[in-house]
Amino acid sequence: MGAEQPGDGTVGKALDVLDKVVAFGRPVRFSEVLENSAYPKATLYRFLQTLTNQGLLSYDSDRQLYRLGIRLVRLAHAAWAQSSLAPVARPHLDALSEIVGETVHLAQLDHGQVLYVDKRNAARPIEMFSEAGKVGPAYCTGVGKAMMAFLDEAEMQSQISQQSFHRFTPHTLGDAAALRAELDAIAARGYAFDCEEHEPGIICVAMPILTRNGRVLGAVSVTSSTARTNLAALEALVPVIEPVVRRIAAEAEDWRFPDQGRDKTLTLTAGT
Amino acid sequence: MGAEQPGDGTVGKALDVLDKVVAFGRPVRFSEVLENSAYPKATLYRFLQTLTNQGLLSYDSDRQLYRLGIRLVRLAHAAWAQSSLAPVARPHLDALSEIVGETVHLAQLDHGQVLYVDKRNAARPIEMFSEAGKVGPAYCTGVGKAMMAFLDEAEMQSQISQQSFHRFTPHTLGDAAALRAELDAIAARGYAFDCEEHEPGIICVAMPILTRNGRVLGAVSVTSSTARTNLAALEALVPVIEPVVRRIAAEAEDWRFPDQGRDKTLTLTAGT
DNA sequence: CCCTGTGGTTCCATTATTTGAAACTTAGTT
DNA sequence: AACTAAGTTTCAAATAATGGAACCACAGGG
Repeated sequence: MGAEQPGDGTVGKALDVLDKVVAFGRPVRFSEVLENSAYPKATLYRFLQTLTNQGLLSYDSDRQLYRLGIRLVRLAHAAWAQSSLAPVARPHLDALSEIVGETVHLAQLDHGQVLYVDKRNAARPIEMFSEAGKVGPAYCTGVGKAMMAFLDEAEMQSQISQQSFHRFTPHTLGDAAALRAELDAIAARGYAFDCEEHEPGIICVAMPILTRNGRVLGAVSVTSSTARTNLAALEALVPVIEPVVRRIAAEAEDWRFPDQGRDKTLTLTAGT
Repeated sequence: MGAEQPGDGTVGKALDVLDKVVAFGRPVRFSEVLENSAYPKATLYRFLQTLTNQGLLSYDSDRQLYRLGIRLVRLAHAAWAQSSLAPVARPHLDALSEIVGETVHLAQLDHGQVLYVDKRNAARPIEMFSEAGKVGPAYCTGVGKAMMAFLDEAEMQSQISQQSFHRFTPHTLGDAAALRAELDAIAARGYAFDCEEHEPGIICVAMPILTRNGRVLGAVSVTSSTARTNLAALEALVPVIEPVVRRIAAEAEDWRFPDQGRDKTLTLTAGT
């Protein structure tokens, strides 16, 4: 049942095991992982130990539960900070959110899924990890389709083949052919809609963030609900969104990492 | 110069390499990593490839730069969500921040450093990974000292030995002996101060989050500036903070993961 | 109190993977 | 074209991963 792609070497296998733990979405017992794993007991055991030693997992010996380790949180901070997209986009998202007064998302494509890397919620302040780092399907979200539409043939094919085509709502695109047609339309138009394809009542416009030679960096969307507005009104925002994505694209592409500070100790400002 | 502890097996080595990249704090060239690494060219090259394949790194072939991969962000979201501390503490931090009207931090101890896992800033809404996941020194922050003071002898010793004792300000504790004395005082008192030890003008009170049998789970701090208030006023907040940490501790300790949902596909709500 | 089963941990000879010096291929300079 | 620096591939030797089986610890149950 589980897609088993050994990937590369021992490291790949260990990370497969890590993913297994992630997939549970909750702390797990050794035996639970064992049932879901192709590896024999001893092997799995060693992997789990290694991951624990490395801080990618943590082990609660009282309850005999493995869970994900905080080292990951630390690594993610570093990843976020040195990604060229998210930090660069931040002020632009602030501005956009201010202007449109709706929820704004910044997303990237990752393994066939949409990964949200930042968010602005007009009304309420954003929530932290509970929001950033979240993943969602690509074939039925505005950001997902906006990004896929501008991939080159090979990559697009690869992404399409990774979609599950689960029908969340009556509007969800049901198969690869429908998706492909939609992507063609989006490529021609320059932006994508989500017309209640993922959640009923939720609609959005999304635009891709593209480098000068057309590589997809991410996407920005403005989301609302059918209760508050409609697609036509969202489409009217395109002239506002367009310069924003253009500017993010330009800055992200030209971006060089500011500081040359190469000290090993991660000394960082703020907080106490 | 670089502390080289091989750790376990191939996986450990690969993660060492990952850490090397993290340590740079910016995108890096192959040769830069090579200079800082004990591994020969070919070996390092393969590690870097493996990590890239696995999405822990991403490679920008135009500029020949390795940077941290977004898979880490995804993993961190999962880690954050299934940690027993952060999600449990969230509403309590909201409430505390509301009451005291100052910046509130939630931190854990990780490899001799303080790792901030959540934050409330009275004025501005929080920022995502840009804030959470941040690390700072333990010996000169309120949360760091509050946590260290309640470790058992062996662990405390180990933590102390990992401190760098860089003098950020004239008030920074300069050596292990001074720190140890301070920790004794904190243990007796039950809470810690940061009296401009990390940044001039920044002060805080911090309390540890302890299980019923005294294990350190984390710490909460209320931070302000000498311009706005003073230590005595912060100390007056202890009766407010104390029940908050007590409740977080109790909930975190008794916490069982809510849902038994064990589907492999990470389908998550929200966003488009 | 001993037996038995389940879940977790350790051993160790076999096997497959990692290793790294050296050769090679680019891409950039003079 | 010749030279150099940076990145990539090769392949026999060295090393680390593998997993069946034995072992341990504890919880019921007879």
